[in-house]
Amino acid sequence: MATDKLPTREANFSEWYIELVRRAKLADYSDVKGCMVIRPNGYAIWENIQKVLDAKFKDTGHKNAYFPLLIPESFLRKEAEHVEGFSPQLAVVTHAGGGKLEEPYVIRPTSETIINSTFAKWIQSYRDLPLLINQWANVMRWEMRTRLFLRTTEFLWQEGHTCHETEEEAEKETLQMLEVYRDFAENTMAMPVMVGQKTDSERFAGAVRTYSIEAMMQDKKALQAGTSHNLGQNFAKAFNTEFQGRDGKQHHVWQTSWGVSTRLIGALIMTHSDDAGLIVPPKLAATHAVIVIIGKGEERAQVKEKAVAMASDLKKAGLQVIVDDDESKGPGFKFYEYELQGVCLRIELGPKDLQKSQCVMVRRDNRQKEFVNLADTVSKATSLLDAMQKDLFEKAKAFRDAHTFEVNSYEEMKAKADAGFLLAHWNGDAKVEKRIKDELGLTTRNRAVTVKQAPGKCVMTGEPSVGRIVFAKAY
RNA sequence: CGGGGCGUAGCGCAGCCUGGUAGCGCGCCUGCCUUGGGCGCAGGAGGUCGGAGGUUCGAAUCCUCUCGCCCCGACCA
Repeated sequence: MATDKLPTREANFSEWYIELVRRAKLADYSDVKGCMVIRPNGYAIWENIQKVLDAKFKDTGHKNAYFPLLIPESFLRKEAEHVEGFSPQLAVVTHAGGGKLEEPYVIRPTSETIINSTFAKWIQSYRDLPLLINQWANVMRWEMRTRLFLRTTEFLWQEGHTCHETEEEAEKETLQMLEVYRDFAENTMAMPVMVGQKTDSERFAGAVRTYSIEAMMQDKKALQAGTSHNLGQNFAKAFNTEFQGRDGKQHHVWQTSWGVSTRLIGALIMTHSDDAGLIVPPKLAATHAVIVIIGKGEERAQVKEKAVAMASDLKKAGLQVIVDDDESKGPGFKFYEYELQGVCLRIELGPKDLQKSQCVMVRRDNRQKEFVNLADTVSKATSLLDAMQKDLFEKAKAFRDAHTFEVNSYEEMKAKADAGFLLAHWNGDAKVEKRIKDELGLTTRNRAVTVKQAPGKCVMTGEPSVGRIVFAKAY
């Protein structure tokens, strides 16, 4: 059989990505333009993302709810900047029930408006605050160019929406959820991120301030992995979301919203995977270990018995395990297949192993092979997975740091345009920002809190700058 | 919306120029064989050739129209 290898990252990163997504059975194109089918392998990762994040949301006092998919078109118009930002991306329902609707509905691109129309009814007094709501939902944004997981017309996400009594509380909430995302990205996804505030031109339509976490993919491009917005009173004013305050007077609530999407799966892939296929950090993996049975006839039956017992032990330790007893495929084929699909740990078990009371364990990320005494399988498996989780983060962080540079002139910036994250001084002028984008393809990512802020001179104009901001080519 | 490409078996493609029984590889099914890095042998199933018109004795092939998708650019999580 022909060895059917993936394109390499080096040769063609985007081909590599698309092929990997399809061959690892994460997602498929659908019959609907721009929309994808998330397959069980991909959806399992999303379910794990949901599980971890949902627990964090609950821990921080949020409750889940669900709002309608359809939003009256007039709602969008109530917040001027919001409608302007989203109108090119809206899908609109004009007919239903066999006739034309009096007022069209838009399919939600996000839910600030429909949620505010409800919040306005729920909130009367400061005693109703804070109101901390999250929803897991699908949204639709019409896109001109789509890419599996990274940008599709319909996607899955969570959107948090909160209301507060004071501006300070809203800001605190915005930053708290940003920190939840940072922690999740780094400790669960093993993906280091730059955390900071977006510039005005990159701000969410309708927000006062937008913060993001930005990750570096293996092609050195930036990917916005999560956003948290301080909405101020913009939507509250548009929808009269008011409460009677401690002073007895009516006030508009102070709001936030924050979200991450199935895009995170794309981020995960482009952060960790290699030319052999998918690599998933153990904390999010659908399958932690596969036990591949080797041997034939009588010997095989004995091996299988042992493999089933081993799987049972591993499952008791909380691992997702599959036992592969398919005799129609050779072991070699299976090794390639499970590497492609991102199973964290391969355990080979054959007659020779049984004689020596051992098995072979191979970590997916570094493909190191070791012989493990059968008595130690559970402890060894868990320690290898722990090490893998940690190593993936360290490796990604080392890569990111090795491709992050301070640049001090426009020439230098131009020379390093494809080199990764560029930390540069900028005078804060949107026109300069746009010029850099047009000329070099570099956009501001955020003003990262980990980048020491000291005054300097704008790389383009030489004018004063309050501190360096992250520039990069971005997805 | 501009530029390019492609629609033929589940997937990848050839056949089209020069009209005449619809093919190849992979996958799939059955049986045998094999099993420590993509095994082998034999047999088998599977296609309104994207769609609609037209030319012709005859169209996957020529002509007209149409639909869809992918890639590259302008917008975006």
